[in-house]
Amino acid sequence: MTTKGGGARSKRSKRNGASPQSVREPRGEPPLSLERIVAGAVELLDAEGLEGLSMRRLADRLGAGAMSLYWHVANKEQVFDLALDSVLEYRASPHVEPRDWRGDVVHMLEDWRASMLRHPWSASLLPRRALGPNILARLELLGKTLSSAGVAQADLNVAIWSLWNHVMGATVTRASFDLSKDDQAAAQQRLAGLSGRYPTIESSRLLLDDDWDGAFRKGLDFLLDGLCP
Amino acid sequence: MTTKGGGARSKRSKRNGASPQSVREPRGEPPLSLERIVAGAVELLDAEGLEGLSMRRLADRLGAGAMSLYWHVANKEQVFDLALDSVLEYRASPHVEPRDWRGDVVHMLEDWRASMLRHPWSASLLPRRALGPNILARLELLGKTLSSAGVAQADLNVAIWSLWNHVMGATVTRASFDLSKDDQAAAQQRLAGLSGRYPTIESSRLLLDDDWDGAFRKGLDFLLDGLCP
DNA sequence: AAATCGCATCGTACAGCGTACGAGTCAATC
DNA sequence: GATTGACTCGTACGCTGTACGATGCGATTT
Repeated sequence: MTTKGGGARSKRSKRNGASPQSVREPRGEPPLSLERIVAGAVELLDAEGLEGLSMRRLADRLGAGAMSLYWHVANKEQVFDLALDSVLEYRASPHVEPRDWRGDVVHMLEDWRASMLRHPWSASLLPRRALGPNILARLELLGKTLSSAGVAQADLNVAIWSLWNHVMGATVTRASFDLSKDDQAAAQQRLAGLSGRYPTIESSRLLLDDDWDGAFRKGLDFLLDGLCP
Repeated sequence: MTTKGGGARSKRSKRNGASPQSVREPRGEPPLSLERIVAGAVELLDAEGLEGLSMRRLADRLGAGAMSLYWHVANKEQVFDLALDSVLEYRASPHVEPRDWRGDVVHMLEDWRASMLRHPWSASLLPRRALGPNILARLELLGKTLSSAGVAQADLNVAIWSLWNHVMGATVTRASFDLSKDDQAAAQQRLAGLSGRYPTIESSRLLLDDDWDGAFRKGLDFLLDGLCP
């Protein structure tokens, strides 16, 4: 084992509901916990971005000392992994009778993409080999749906993999692309600076005002057409 | 302007061929240059990974002081951006007569993916808004080929975007997935630890022995079928 | 020959980082 | 009362990116 695996050496606190507050936190700060750490990390990432998250700042925000975090968490990498996975939770809409499988798949994948775009830092955390339970649950659901829709076992991996690629690529590309309106002027200027070296891109206005959502949906449809004929 | 833009405040050295060596480097180290910095960065990244690149270590490798780098480069971020783009250079095979456009597209995109997989750190650098000349050149080539293949102007952006997504997703996913044979045993163990909570994934052996290349190609074909009917 | 100027290099210093280590505090148990 | 285990945290170490200013150099101007 290479430092990955179960969180630090803790076993989750056992003190349920008993003491109204301990003496440790004189100003009513609740005790540290994995949940609070992850939630705080997400807040901090949302507010300050990737660079804004440091163990010291996270601990400050939680009213704790920096080293206290390390009881609940092995290292900073694990905080990132947990934050990413926590943002990818998925609650399937509870449908009694099975809707059309294709609608389910599209819904889940669009929700996936939306969840990541809601937290722009998440795209930067993707290229690490961290498969948290929520990511695995989404893949499981995807596989199950496709399988019950009649995709052959032999083609299942290709299907899952291609669809996942599409979602990942769409979020990563958009993160690297989208100028989110705050510096659209800068983009204009940048393109102008290229002045004719990339005529096709310029004339297609690829970098400027794209219908990202529509393109995502369209590519998804083509993939599904091909994968599940 | 927000610290992005043209490299630092240098204008590239003017001394062409004249002096055989200056007095500054008594042991024959060639002078610093953007090219040498970028090449050194790629070497260091290949050898030590993302975390292994620091300005001090890079300067050491080049036989220079750390702060000397900052004459040629604005900051560390720019080093990353330049390293990524430098790895994505593409030389189209010189074909006199136009081959089939689809073969050209597939070749270019497979080369793109291969280039990134050859430098595993590159996937982690994707989710930043850095569109270097080589990336733009690839997009330009892609757009031009599709356009000359008859893709309507209105559909061009969707096509470029979907194909790009596919490549990005494939490299990012693989980077986060592939256990590159060094710890395949760890993967077995990891999956065993999940013990039945993700039956579809387990039975499909999705995480273990996949035909990544074939899946990439298959998804690409589906996309091209749909995009360019 | 002397002064000036731009390019380029680099030593020092600072604030911040992740985290190893060990001492500390508390509640529950024996 | 003593012990144990869960949990917190102060200090310290080595490392980071880079701001600042001093220095050297070749070429140009005076």
